[in-house]
Amino acid sequence: MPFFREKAKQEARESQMSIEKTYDPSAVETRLYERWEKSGAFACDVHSKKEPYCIMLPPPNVTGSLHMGHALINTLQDILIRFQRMKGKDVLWQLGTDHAGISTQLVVERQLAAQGLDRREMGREAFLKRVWAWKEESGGTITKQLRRLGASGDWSRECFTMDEGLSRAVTREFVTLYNEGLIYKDKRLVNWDPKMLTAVSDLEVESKEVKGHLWYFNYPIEGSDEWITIATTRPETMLGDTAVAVHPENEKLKHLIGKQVKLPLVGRLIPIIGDDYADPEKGTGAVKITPAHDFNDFEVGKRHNLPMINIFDQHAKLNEEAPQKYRGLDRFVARKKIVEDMEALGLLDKIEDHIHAVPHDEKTKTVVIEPFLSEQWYCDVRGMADQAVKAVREGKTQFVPKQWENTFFAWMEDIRPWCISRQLWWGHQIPAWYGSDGKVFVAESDEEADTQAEKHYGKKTALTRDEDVFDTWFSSALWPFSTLGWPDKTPELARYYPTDVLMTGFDIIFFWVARMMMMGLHFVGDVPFRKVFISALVRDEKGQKMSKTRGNVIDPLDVIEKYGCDALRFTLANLSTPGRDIKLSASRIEGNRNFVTKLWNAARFCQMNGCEWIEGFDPYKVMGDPNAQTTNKWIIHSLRHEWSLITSCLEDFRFDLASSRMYGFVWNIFCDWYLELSKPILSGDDEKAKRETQETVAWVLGQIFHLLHPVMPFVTEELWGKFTGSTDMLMTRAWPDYSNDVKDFEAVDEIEWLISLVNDIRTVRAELNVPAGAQIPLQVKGASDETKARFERHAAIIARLARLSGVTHVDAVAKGSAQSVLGEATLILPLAEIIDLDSERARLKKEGEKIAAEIKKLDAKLGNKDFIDRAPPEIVEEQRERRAEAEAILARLEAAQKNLAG
RNA sequence: GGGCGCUUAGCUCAGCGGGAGAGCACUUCCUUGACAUGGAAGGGGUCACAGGUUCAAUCCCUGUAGCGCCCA
Repeated sequence: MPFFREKAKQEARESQMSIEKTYDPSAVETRLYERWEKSGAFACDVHSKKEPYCIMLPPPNVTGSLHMGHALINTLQDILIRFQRMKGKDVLWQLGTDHAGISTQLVVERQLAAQGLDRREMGREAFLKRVWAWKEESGGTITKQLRRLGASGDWSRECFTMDEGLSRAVTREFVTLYNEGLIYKDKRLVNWDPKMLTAVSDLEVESKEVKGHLWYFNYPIEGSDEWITIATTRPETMLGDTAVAVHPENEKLKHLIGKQVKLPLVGRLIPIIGDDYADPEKGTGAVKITPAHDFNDFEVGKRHNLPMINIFDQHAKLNEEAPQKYRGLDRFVARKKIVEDMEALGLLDKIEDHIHAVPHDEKTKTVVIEPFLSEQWYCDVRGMADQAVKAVREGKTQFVPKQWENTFFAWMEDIRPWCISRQLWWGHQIPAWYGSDGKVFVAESDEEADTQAEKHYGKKTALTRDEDVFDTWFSSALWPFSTLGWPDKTPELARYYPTDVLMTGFDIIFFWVARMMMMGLHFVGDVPFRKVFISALVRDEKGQKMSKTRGNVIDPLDVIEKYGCDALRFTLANLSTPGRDIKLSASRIEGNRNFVTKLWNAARFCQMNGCEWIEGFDPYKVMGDPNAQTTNKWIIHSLRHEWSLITSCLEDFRFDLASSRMYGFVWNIFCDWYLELSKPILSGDDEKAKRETQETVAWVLGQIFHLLHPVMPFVTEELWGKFTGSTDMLMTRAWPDYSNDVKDFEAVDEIEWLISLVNDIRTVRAELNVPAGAQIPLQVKGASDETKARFERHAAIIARLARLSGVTHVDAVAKGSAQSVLGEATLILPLAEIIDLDSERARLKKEGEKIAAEIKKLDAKLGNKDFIDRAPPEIVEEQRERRAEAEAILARLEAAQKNLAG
């Protein structure tokens, strides 16, 4: 009994260790993620002696879900995080979510609407309770998804922008800026969302080309029979006109300046003014001026001291400033009515079709945003913007790719005061209180405001708090330091700020990056990040933007389910060429899933062949051993080379190049050649060579796991465990460092020769339709002693890979043989019996033509005196060598043709 | 209108001042003891167009065209 029990135990152990035939990503991914997270390996260590490395996750909307753009940006961040962690840094990937004022409120309002409820009827408190409930309910979605993606961030430090600490930071921000005179209240035109009933910033407005009309109205000139014709895209706003403008140098119209027109439908007398804004080339040369409903007109109005007549209420319905018959009408209903009425009065000159840009809300893209006169809080960011520009110009923060700096500069240099108040309920309520006389008290708390008021009024006074909340970006602007504990002077802030890299999409350079730069410099005194990496936009395979309305959204989780997380991560990394959008196609992901499978099977092969990982294996010993296998020296040399390239690609954010190199190395070097070359040794009798090869194979495979881990964390971790039996986690192991520069160009030469040899023979065989299974003899003519030695050393490999029955060195070529040229030697396949002479002739002819063309090109170059005189000598020499080689090959190809001709 | 980017194999894209590359797709062959999610071989490109710089341009410069994005 004990014996069987022992045996069963041992078998169990073995099956747990051994690599199964197929890889099941979803089971493995979930298990490994839990293991990583439980181990505490994601957490930073503020007391660590290691160098810190920090990335702030751009906080996704708390109630949102992961889309492909998130998948991309978070994959790239995780690659850097894992890479730097392995490189021995104390890594902090700060995670968290954003309350996303408008979006979240919009979602909840819609939910309410579906139940026939309205937030106004519920009241602020009940509504907010509802939003918090929704946040609790859906807030976990995105974080679960991040986990599914393999994100190795520090969950223990997860933040939410409306957490107490972060809220305190926002209050401090506002109060400080207010006390510095950088925040003020002002009544001016804002972009108004008449559906959400809030101001929005310029950035939150999206222009859409809309087919509309240009209406030409005749405005009668007072005291004459004449009229002046104006063109407008918004007839309804005429009710708020307070002037008509013409260009002061407009020859045809300038005589009218100073006269008045009687505004139709209203009867108000308004002046005709001269202003450059009226372009004589555009429309009729005369424009109506409606200062309260157009940003340009607002400026004209200010220049000419025109009254501002606001004809809309907050729903963009006509108010009591409009004539009785229009009051209460929606702006678009009023538009129609006014056009009809103007026509009835005979004042409608004509209507033209007109395509023009109409501002829409950027969330739903359905509501037309209205320029609307209202009182809002503004932040004067001019000075801070200058500081931010200066920091970037000085290279304190660098954009990658660099061209985005221009975008940043362009916007910063043209920056306008930032409207920071929103008429929403979900968000940070503005810490401003008003006395009954309207006096403002800005303070960090109720109590402080009361104290201020008491001081001011000389007695306790009841205050009312401002109902508005801040623009969401007013709080996210603090993210790089509010998450680290600011305004307190925490050890985290001291250690991780400035952060190393910020990764984000170009679409929020203005919204977010610019504002973090400004606030970081202003409040912490240094840039918030050293590098800003701007990622590509993920499109569908036709190059269209993914959007719900188009229905072309690829859900990253579906992809992960189908192909595994590593395949998706690898694909995203591989496609992210700087400065180019990503067109994501299923075939690409599938191809990379196959890569994962390839790696899996390669590891399985290695394990089946007794290649056991030896901790502490010393590759330099193999390199220094004159009797070591050339294949092993070659692969060690190649791996070291690959390591240095992959490392520098990752350091340069070239995820595309890094992943391509990984793919090429694993598949085309390691699997296609190294493992194939190793097979005869692994199954041979030379115990020393076998052991050395087993060890080297295992070592190289282990290094591959390390190098691939940042991009493909799951399959590498799983294989690491299964292959090495190690209880260490790969994710916390050190990134390889082969600072000892091992090189062996002789081994490289030899293996490259070997590969060419096998390729040449395979080509001849395939083109001459030699049956794949047939073992044929090879004769070699003109081989040097070195080449002969190589044939000797690799006899088994050559026979196996080229399917040869044997190799002999000869002095003459048998009639009717197929021939190929390799270096100084001629390869002869005496196949007179089986080959098709015509196809061999055709093959040789084609080869010859190729070479001849090359010689011709080289001759032209070398015959050019300027080239000889002016090109660098080594280039000239290189071309000469190339020509000599080509010449030799051509000669032997011609000999082969002759031999065939018989 | 201003700015930026792109144009390389059928498709998606690397690359780069001196020999045109990958993946996918395609054709032919192969179930050879890791892998058919695989192996082997092959076809396929005036590197958008026109000028310029250079001994040499797919690459640098200028212009043109087409496409895309951002801003107004």
